[in-house]
Amino acid sequence: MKLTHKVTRELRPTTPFNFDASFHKPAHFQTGDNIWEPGMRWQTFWWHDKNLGVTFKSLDQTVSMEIYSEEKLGPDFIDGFAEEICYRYCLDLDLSEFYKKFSKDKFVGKAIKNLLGMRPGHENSLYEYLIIGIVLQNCTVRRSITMMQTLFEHYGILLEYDGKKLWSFWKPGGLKNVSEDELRSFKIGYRAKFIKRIDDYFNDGLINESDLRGKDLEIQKTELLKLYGVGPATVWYLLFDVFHQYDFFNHISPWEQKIYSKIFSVPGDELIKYFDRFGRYRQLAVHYVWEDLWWQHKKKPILWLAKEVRV
DNA sequence: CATCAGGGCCCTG
DNA sequence: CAGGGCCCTGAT
Repeated sequence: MKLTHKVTRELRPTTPFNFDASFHKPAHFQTGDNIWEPGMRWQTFWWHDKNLGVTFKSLDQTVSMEIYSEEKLGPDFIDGFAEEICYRYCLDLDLSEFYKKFSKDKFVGKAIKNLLGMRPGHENSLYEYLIIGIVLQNCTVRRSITMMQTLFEHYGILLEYDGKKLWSFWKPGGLKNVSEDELRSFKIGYRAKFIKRIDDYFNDGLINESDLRGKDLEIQKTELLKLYGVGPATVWYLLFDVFHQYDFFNHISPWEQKIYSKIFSVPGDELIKYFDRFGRYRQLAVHYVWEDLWWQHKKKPILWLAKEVRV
């Protein structure tokens, strides 16, 4: 699909703002719906029934957003989309209190210094993030990438804009006519059942992302755990990345435990207690340290990390 | 070649 | 609440 219409909007994040660390998370595995280079991000979106190809360009402390579409977009649509972008990337987040409290912390302080102005957040919708969360389960990064790419190639839409070709997610419920067996034929294994059930769940309108955003942590958690295939590991990714909850930390998967344990010099089973010191910013504090580690790794490979992660 | 655990989760007993 | 099974893949 060629996207020929284009509109430009300026986004004004709260300051300080770190473009690269906010629009690119080296800890995430690469998917076919985006490209990043310093100061620039291409990202596809499916939003309100439209396929959009978007570019974000860093302009000092603001961001120039170009939205490419097949048909001309109305002003209300554009406003709504800009608002959504602001939510997903946490562009309005006020980090001053967090910085004030922890910029002198032994571990977090260094990360804050390196990534000053970085936002948490994630580009994908709840439905899309669930698909990613499912393909992450019980396998290594390389396999997750292959599975995600295969799904894009069969059910996604290839968008052509700004000289790039990028995959866009299918709409929630879009797998209605796809059988579990067909999904299985793409070597996603038992996850086929999870994806199928989750897609049905959205298709039946049993969950509403924007309603859920307004609820408190416990309700969100309960609702998310109702989804077939979402357990304790996946739910906290969702709560943090999609629902922007920072004040909780009750589960760390084994592989992450090893890594955190090394960074913070704390035994794996004492980490959750250790993170209490970060109070209501505990997820954010760890996110800073985590991302800092991955940025370091990107600049200069960290051997023990590479070994732990096995790409 | 066979065996096994892995960036979980569901289900059973 | 512990533990087996699940799809595949790569390590051993």
